[in-house]
Amino acid sequence: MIKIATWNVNSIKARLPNALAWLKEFAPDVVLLQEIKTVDEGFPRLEFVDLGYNVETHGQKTYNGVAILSKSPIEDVSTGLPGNDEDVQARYMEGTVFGSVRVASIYLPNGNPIDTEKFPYKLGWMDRLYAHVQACLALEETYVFGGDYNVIPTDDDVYNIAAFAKDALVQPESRARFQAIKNLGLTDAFRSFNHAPHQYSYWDYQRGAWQKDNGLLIDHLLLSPQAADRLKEAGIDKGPRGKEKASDHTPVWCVLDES
DNA sequence: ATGCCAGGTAACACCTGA
Repeated sequence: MIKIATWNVNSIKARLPNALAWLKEFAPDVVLLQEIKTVDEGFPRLEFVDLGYNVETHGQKTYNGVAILSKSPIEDVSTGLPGNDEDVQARYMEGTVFGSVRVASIYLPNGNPIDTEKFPYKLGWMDRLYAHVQACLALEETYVFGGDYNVIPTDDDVYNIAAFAKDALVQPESRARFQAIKNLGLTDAFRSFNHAPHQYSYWDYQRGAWQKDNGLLIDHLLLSPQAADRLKEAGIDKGPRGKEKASDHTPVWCVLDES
């Protein structure tokens, strides 16, 4: 069994004690990290190596940054989403774990405010992701596209849809692109097991959002058919969000059985 | 309409996030 998790840590340096404690407790085999907020040289890799993880990073200064941790070697790593050589934001990387499972760590642009250049950047990024996923699926391999998609798929995936009417995370253009990517043939791991409304992976630091359960479901694990065939279990581990010095996101995970 | 928190950077304020 391979336990795979995705977690937007909101700075790996600020989250180091929490991240190490969670890895010891939850013992995932593979972790897709987002918003590491450091250059590659600044990533505290030795602490993760000590826990038995191999580490690959795609960082940048101050903002964004993604990483992959795996108890297996991480092979054939590629960084950046194809289709725009001008894009300097570190939001995408892929690697092969456990010999044949291709995993992607995705930090999709937020896109707010929608009347700025940030929103078309998000939509363009999603168009590039669509094209890339389409190309990957043609290979008919075991793929897990996990990360912070910055899309609230349905009105039931947010505590108060009215408050988000003008938010990039719910705009029809964002949702349509997310749905189009899934419609290429991907399976949402969490929603394969849990259809209840108001299940969240993110709670704002402000206004007591965590205490009031005012959350959003924006972190998703999307599986190729070959991965979905092996899907045994999935869930959201809310534990880390309740800790001191928590990230505003909590891990979403799934378990694949052996091929 | 704005700031509420939190993190990073750099400087003792500002940017970004969702």
